[in-house]
Amino acid sequence: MLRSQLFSKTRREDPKDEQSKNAKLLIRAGFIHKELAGVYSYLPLGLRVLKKIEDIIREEINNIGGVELSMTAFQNPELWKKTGRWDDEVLDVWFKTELKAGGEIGLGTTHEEMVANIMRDHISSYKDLPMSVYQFQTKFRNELRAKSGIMRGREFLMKDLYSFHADEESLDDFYDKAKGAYERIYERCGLGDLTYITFSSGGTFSKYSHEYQTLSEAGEDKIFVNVEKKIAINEEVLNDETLNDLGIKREELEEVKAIEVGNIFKLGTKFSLALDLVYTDENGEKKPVVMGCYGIGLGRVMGTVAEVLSDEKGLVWPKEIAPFKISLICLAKAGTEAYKQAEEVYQKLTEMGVEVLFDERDISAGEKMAEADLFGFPYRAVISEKTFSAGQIELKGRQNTEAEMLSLADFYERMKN
RNA sequence: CGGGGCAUAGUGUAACGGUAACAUUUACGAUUCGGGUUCGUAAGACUCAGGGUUCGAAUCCCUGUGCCCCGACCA
Repeated sequence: MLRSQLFSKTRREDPKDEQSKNAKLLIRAGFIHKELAGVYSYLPLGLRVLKKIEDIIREEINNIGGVELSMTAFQNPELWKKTGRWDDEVLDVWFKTELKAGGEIGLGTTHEEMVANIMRDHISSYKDLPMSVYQFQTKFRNELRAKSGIMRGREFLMKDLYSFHADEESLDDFYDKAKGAYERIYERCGLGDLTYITFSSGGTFSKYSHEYQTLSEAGEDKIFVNVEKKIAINEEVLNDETLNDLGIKREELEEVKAIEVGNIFKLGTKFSLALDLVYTDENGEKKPVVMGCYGIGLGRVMGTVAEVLSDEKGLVWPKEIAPFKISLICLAKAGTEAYKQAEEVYQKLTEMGVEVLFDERDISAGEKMAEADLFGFPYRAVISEKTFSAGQIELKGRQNTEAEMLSLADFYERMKN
């Protein structure tokens, strides 16, 4: 893409109405636009990141057998009354509104009720199980206090996966697969090293649920980590029993703050009993379907990456989720041979399928450099009179301090992977 | 929902109760051409909304709204 086609502008100064690092940087870099507290629009660069995170998740969830669908945001109160969760006392983040024709409707905060109800039409036999479905869908939560930029919004995109099983063993099996998928997802999003599977409270059906927690001072959760074993325990279940279950001593744990970037939960038969989601087993007996649910907030993942990987110059995106792979900066005047070369390089990279943002504007070098740093794509290439006359091109990794001079052939080679 | 803070050009900040200023931004003209270059000219504000006090309010008081932070909450 040509920089001049990308309408978004960068700012020198932090927005006054944001405190969190992720929001400051993402707004300054023109990735997002704030509408209200906890409500953000995604501009082209931010959308690209979000889409890439979505692609990664889709790929990994497909790999464990998830099948994508899309449910509505509008929720039928009758369904929620069956599980007791229509009540604001039970679920306090509802957005509810009146229908003009009469009656009430809610905006979805999560979709257990809806998905279980849909599956009543499609699950009738043990032969239909196990199976799992997921969606990327906008959730609405009327948070008493939105905060931390895009990490705790009132409207946000979430991947929610639900699995359906004949028995607990089958659920356990899928649950483990989900763990594997989640690990790969965070790894690919660049959060692998800092993200810990964390034991959390499990509800009535299972002793524990699991959260994926990324270590960060910006986090809202307090967890206790064991770095060597790469696991952690949420504050809420830190007790002798848990320590015993995990074979960990209290002294081996370190208290840190973390951001919950995902969670997986065994629901058991809680929803299937309430909503009458049953199947017939081999013996002709009706049994409730055993369920699991697995969520990831995409905006929160994006915000977390902005929080933990950025530096004083700006954002730093891991390869797989960067909006562009490379900033191509031309410092030569339009019409010069060097400028023509830059155009050719842009053309060639595009043909190669390399995502490149070509800054061809007639502005100062410093401005282009500063902006490239703020954007935080993995690479920055510079073409100038200097590099042109040397028959080379300058390449620098976002996190490297030194740039290197390469021949065009070597440069293209490097861009291939 | 309890507590605290803030609200002034597009953005970020000034202004004792007395003519709303500076930087940035934008436009134009020079200058420069490898780190937000430099200089000039111009544009840009009913000071969040509503009420009150006062000769006079961005400034003081009340109400509301919005935003930020701490806490609570987080299915």
